[in-house]
Amino acid sequence: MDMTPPPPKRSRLEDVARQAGVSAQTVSRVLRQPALVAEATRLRVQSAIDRLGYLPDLVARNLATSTTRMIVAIIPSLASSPFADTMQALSATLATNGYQLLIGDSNYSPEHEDELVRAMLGRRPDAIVLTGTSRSKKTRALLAHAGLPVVETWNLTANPIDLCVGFSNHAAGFDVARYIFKRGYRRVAFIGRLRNDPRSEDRLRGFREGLRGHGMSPVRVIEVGDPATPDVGAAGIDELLRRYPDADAVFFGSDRLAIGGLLACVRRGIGVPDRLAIVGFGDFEVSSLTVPSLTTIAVPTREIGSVAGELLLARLAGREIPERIVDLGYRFVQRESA
Amino acid sequence: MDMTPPPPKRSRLEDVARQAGVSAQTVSRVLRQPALVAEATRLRVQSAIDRLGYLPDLVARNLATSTTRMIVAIIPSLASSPFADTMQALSATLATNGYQLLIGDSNYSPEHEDELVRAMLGRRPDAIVLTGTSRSKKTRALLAHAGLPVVETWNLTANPIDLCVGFSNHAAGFDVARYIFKRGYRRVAFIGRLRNDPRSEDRLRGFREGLRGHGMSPVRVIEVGDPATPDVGAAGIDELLRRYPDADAVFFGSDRLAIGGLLACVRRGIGVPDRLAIVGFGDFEVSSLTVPSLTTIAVPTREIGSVAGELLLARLAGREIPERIVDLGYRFVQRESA
DNA sequence: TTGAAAGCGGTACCAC
DNA sequence: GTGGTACCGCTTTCAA
Repeated sequence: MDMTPPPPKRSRLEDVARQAGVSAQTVSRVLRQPALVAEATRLRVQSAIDRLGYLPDLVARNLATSTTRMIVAIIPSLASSPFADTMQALSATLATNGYQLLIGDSNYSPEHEDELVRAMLGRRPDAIVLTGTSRSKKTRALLAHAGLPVVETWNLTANPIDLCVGFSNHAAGFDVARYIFKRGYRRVAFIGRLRNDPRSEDRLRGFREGLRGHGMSPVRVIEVGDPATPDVGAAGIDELLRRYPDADAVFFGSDRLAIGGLLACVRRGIGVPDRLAIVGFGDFEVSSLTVPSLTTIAVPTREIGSVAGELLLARLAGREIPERIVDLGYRFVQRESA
Repeated sequence: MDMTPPPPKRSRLEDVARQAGVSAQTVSRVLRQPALVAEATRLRVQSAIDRLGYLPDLVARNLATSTTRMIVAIIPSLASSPFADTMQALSATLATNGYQLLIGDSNYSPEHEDELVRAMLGRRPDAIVLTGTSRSKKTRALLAHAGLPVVETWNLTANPIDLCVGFSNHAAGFDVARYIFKRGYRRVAFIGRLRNDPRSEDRLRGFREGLRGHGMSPVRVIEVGDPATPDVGAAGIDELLRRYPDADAVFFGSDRLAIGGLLACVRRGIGVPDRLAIVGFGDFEVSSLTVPSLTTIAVPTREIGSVAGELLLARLAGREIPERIVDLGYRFVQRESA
């Protein structure tokens, strides 16, 4: 005996039509342009819809209209990351116009990003949002010819694929160097990710340039591995003190690391900023609350998402876009740690 | 003059077929069951695919196969939240089998969750993942009759809609009460969200029961508002000291709040745990690193995601599921703050 | 091993 | 204001 219950059999437009004694076309109209349907018919159809619990099949609609109201976003990491904040803002902005967000997590891998873009493009999103501006030529070409709006975020570039909203990581790193110099520190280190994190690399590049501009000695670099968690930052401090005991200031590639490093110093009785000054990047939630509080660069995480969303909404509504490249800037936040 | 370039016109199966001199059917086979196609034909088709940069239209495929390889997940918040960790693990697990994750952010609003579920269901996902177990009767019924696997997460319930993976927030709260009692604290407070956060409520309920079981005085409750950020936790401490200066221990509804509260105490010179003991919930990344470190409950954020993903993969592959309710437990982490 | 034809569940366009 | 009909791009079934 077959015990599986008969499949619930979703009702279709035609089922509703039959129930209401009208054509499928009219039901479709009730759903999309109710104003064009006579009051009486509309009510009859509506009640049939309710009775049957009819839920339009968006897959079919998408095929027919060749539009999906779905936006794809690809980010390096979803968990404990500022990108999640950007996604929330993006999602909220898009939701105001009925667009939904399909997120792909590339796990900081360029190859994986390439695959994701291909796979996602097959879903025919109405637009795509990417993180960063460095990607393979193939993917770039694919996107350029895909015929949909593309927003690159979190970085700036002179020639984006299409749209671009972010800030200059390079300039931020440069500013940190200048600040550190002004404060009198001279034996400077950098702790952060490099491989597979182009934005962190940019910061270091800017930082290096800044130091060089002030005639300072080359930066002492400690590269850390994949999940750049606070305890990795703490370990970074230990390595720094071992390899470069003379260092008097350190710039962390992200606050996530910096907070760990800062707390490790507190724990070990290393005076911050007297013995070692610390500058972070990102201005995380706790960065203003630690003792000492963390000097850092605040970046417009949420704003990147909302502005990217607005650009897309404009573009998708056929409105003109004033500027294809939006620099949202960053803010130097001086606190106690440096 | 019309300056808009002619639409790039994506190539379709038929275009590839024509290029390769075969039928559309054969091209489809090359893509889905290459083994059934003669070597020579296959190569010819493949090169046509490459030449044309053909990317299969998944919307059309989805309509034809009535399966989308898309899983919908609805969470209360995407940003700076443990749910993002769950999503990352879920996404990674599903990706191993070519499923993608469509995330909806309900912003902790039950009404918004209802809407989201309806909207998302229209996209015909192959399964749906929800956060928590409390929802409107209507939505529950809708999901129960939708004919797709449903996983409720982050909580346990005796009668899930379908599948359920999480832990008992209530039991965790209860354990915290017992611990606090054992450590000799007697004037106990709770600071956390209540409205629109059923899990936090559960914790408080369990906490209350635990305290009552030990004959302790009613808990001093300070409810905080929507984004439960660290600085809200810090403000909570101030309010606590003002309203209940006699309090000797406080249980925070989440580590995000607790870290803020803890650092506020450090900043103000309030001895932790001597003057005020602090217990958090969630074991965030920095919780082990603060000075003093935070005593808390570690919850299986990522595991919830991976287990939910595996349950779904099993179900979608038609495999039997041993247990519909999976209790992943939690772990009491004793540190320095209490 | 390959191809022709009929869907999948909607929408667009054009009559009535 | 309403209905008929040809698609949207792919898969499925059945023949050849």
